[in-house]
Amino acid sequence: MPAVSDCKDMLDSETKAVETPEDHAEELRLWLRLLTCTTLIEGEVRGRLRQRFDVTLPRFDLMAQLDKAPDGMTLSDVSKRMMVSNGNVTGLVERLVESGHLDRRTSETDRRVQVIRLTKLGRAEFRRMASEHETWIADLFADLTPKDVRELMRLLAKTKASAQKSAARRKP
Amino acid sequence: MPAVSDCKDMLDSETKAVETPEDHAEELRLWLRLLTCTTLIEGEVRGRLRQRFDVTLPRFDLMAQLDKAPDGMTLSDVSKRMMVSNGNVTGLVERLVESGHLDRRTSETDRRVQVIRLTKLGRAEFRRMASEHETWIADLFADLTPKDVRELMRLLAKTKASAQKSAARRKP
DNA sequence: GGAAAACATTTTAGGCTTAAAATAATTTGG
DNA sequence: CCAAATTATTTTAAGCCTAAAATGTTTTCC
Repeated sequence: MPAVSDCKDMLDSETKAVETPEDHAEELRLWLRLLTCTTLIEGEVRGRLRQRFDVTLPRFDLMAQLDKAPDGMTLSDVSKRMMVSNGNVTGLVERLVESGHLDRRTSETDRRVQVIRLTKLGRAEFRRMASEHETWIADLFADLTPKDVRELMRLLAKTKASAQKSAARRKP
Repeated sequence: MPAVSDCKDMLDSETKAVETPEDHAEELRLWLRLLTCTTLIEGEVRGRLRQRFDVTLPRFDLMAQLDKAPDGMTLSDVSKRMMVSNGNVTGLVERLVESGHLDRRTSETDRRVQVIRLTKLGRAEFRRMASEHETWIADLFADLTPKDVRELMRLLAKTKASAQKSAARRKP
């Protein structure tokens, strides 16, 4: 049963709008559940990548970005796509170049820019891992019906848009 | 329109069940979208906590767990709840004890066990941060209707159960 | 043209995170 | 009882990650 004041705003004795301390417990629970799901799946994927291929999740993610860009990407692009800091990408790339998975060169038209690509080895290894990775994801989501998946996609798109709007409000 | 083979298994010319390389692109896209949402919101919350209260997200999360347990928790409990490694909790606790937010003592009935609690200061600071934190979350999810929230809660519960089942299959 | 602003990247300092090994305490099964 | 197994925690080594400052390059705009 609803509590006494179930409305968004109240009118006080002088008929002036008053901010009610609103209850956002549901949104909070939703956020925690979202975080739990992601942490759970991420941990599982991380563990399988390590055990099966001895590779870390961030390296896999970086290679996944590059696999979609045959002509390479700049570090900034990668950083935006992966939603991590520039400095973070610098370090990841360094290690993947060292291990022979990535190729890095300075752009000829703008000497500030570094362009990175998968090497032949990098692409081959990534493809091998990615196909197994896909089956893990399928297994992790196995109990969802196609309708569940569609519905989640829709609601998460809405969530993403809402969060982006909120983030933009903070730093315009 | 569906491709030629839209079924889960095929019967080959000798009427034997054959594994078709299935297409799990939808689940993959769902996973990436889930990850994007979480990363986006997490980054926003992390930034606000830092700017507004000069506190890190993991410290806030740890305090949140303890706020719900007035009698304290063991490190193992905390580690399970937060879904992070034991060693990670050891370090976090160390820093929060140092700063005066946490109280740590060895259990009297089992000398292996460490019990931690919020100090008066820790609880006061957490409550102050938590109430503002709740408004950030509400704002981040502001465009979702109550129905969207309910539906997401339901689908994420299903997702969590599915992932847990899959994780259990791997390491029984 | 050249100073100032903008941009891409790297460096730095500090904190977070994990997996695995080590340590210490308790429980279990002969 | 006590050796072996289990449990809770800490330590270790390596990598990830961020924000902020520093560096080098290009663009803007007077």
